[in-house]
Amino acid sequence: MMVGKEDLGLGLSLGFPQNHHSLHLNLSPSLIPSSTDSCSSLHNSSWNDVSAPTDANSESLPAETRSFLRGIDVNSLPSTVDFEEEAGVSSPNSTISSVSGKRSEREGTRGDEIDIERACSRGISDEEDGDTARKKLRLSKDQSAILEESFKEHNTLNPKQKIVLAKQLGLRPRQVEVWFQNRRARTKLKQTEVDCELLKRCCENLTEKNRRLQKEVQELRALKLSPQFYMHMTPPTTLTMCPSCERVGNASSTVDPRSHNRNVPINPWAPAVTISHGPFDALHHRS
DNA sequence: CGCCGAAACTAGTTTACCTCA
DNA sequence: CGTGAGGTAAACTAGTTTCGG
Repeated sequence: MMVGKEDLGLGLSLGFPQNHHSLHLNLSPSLIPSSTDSCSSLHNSSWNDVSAPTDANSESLPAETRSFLRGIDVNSLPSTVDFEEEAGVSSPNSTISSVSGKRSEREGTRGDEIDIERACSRGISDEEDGDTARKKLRLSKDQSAILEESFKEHNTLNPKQKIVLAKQLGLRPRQVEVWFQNRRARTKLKQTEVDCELLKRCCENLTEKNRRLQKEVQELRALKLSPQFYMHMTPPTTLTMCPSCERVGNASSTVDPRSHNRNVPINPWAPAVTISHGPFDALHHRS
């Protein structure tokens, strides 16, 4: 069953600037106990493990042959083997790292477990029993919904949660794990798009602000070249004159009263114009 | 403190399936 | 109705990080 983007709940905390960091609130891998759980270690390593020897063969085989062989692997063992195998049987020492060079040591003793893993690769729901071609499992709407709910609670799973969820959904823990990996990737991609859009807006606002300031500078320069008009003109745009000290400042800012008694030369063009900094100023300024 | 192995993770890719012109 | 293009999601691979012994 096809699950549309809208069904993925990608907008769960992807709103806009206010929510900008909310996505990360649930990102607490450090809170998740590191696992010595044999289940996760088994399923985690098994596929990488299997792929190593078969890849060597498959490189020299045509795609159809590879597909055929995979189909045989998937379907040649009883589908009744479920993830209980991975859930409780293996020992911590049976885990295999993805780090290269460590596999061969365990290949001999792990062969059977690998076959079991491969037998499980199609998942527990065997709608297409008898189909020799390896087919990709499409999760049902219910399965996706449950996974989404779980993802909302925590976007990472500890091994226990993974197994429970897999059992609940009738999937292998590995499938749940992959789903969460892909889901995190989608979330990150979505967040990146949001960030990109936000930066684009900031850039546009800053460009506009820059344009206005340039225009203001031009006005001020024109005034400077026409001193005979100087006293009769109101200061351009946002600049205002302090009546007591005749300093020019931003309309929104107040002139420091401590400077009122100083003998300050009238120089409205110099430093009193303050420019706000930061990209977000541009968003809120000049409404 | 550095090293090693295991586990979990990310980024990128492949593959199967679906929709639509 | 068949087909190819394009999109999406499931699954995979390689490399990195983290953590405990």
